[in-house]
Amino acid sequence: MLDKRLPDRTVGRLSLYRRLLSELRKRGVSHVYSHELAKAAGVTAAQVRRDVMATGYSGSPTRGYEVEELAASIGKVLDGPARQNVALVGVGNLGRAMLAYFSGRRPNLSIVAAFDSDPGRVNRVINGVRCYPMGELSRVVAEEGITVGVIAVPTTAAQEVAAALIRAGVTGLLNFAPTPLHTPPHVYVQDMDVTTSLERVAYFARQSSEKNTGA
Amino acid sequence: MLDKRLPDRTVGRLSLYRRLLSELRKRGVSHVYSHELAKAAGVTAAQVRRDVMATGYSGSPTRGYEVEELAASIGKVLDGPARQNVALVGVGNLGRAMLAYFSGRRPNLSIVAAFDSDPGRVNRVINGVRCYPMGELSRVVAEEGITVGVIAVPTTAAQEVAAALIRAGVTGLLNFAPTPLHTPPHVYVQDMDVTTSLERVAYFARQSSEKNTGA
DNA sequence: GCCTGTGAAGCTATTCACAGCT
DNA sequence: AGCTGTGAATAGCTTCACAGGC
Repeated sequence: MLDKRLPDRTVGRLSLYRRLLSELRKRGVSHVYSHELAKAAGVTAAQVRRDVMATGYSGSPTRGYEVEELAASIGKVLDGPARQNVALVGVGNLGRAMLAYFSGRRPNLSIVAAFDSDPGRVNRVINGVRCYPMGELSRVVAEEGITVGVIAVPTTAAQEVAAALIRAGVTGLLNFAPTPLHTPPHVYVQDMDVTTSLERVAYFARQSSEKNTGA
Repeated sequence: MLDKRLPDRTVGRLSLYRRLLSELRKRGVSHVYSHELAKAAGVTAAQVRRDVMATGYSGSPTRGYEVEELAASIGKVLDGPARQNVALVGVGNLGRAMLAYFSGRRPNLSIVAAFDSDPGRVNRVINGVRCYPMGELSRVVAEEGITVGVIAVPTTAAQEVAAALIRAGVTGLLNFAPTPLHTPPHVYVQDMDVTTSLERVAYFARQSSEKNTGA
């Protein structure tokens, strides 16, 4: 059993490595060294080796990692046995961007249903995904075996939507609303708070300018 | 001088506290205890006290923090003396979501120009923001004194756009493209990688389900 | 020589726990 | 009694540095 829970930073980097490996494979590259992958990912070589270690895969000191095999090893850790279905709530600009972005991506993880409270946006298909009214949420989530929810609704509705998704059986949430969600401990929440991120970037951008000006 | 660089997690949380405080103020609340703010923000009370300490503000043991004053103290740290201008590159669904979201927000930080390579999307105003063709980027960034860039373009264009923004004088980037950017050390980059985030949520959602199933 | 895998060290971030105050 | 501010302890993450292998 190597699937004791990995740290979440590690999981994030593994996801990135896999995409980089897939890129390499397309370009016909068959082997890669930790320092090469590190450079592409913007991390240190030691970090890459630690992360690879966590997947249970071992490379060769002479040839480095086999691109194909490492990608498979990461997949075994990240993907698990069954395919996972995702529900998107909120089909505004952000929600549509998500649909466009994930349509026809990894077969192991796909958005299979969208929901919105606006009657003008429901009962149609966007990027191959059926858009339902909110009232159908618990039924569809249960029927489709959805385990992950993406919250792309206005702040005021976020908590309520989260609660509904959790009640319907979802155990992971990606939250774009700039408000912390109150959720039971068995639910994993990842916040994608654009406001906070932008303020953070502004803060450090300013630090950089000041340093340059001051020196 | 209390403006030695704060850790970036701290900056992120301060941004969140400020929004929560603004909410409290609207509701007429004048004082708040660390444990109350902590609950609202989803962190521990000790964490809140540490973060507040970093701003230089002190509360009272009897009444807690004064909402108004704490918000002001956070502002003094986060906002700096002058207003900061932001450029958005890429006016697809995601870019438009950003424009809608940030139009008329904090006066200290606002998107003042957008850029796109598609001629059909330029030379008009969306949510009060003028949309220019890519060729105008370096001129407008310089003229408007823009220090922060938001990258909302397809993966293939991201690196090139980042380079152009940096050449024009930007020192902070918010990157929505799912690829790491190669940037000089004086530039701060914050990645908002939706692919990675969603895979991470899926991983931990699965862990939760398994734990429940297994127990 | 240059790689990987990894124990140990180093760093950073968070939490504990309590003195001091009202 | 219940709060804040904070030194000290802890936990978590990253990097160092080197043994082992080709």
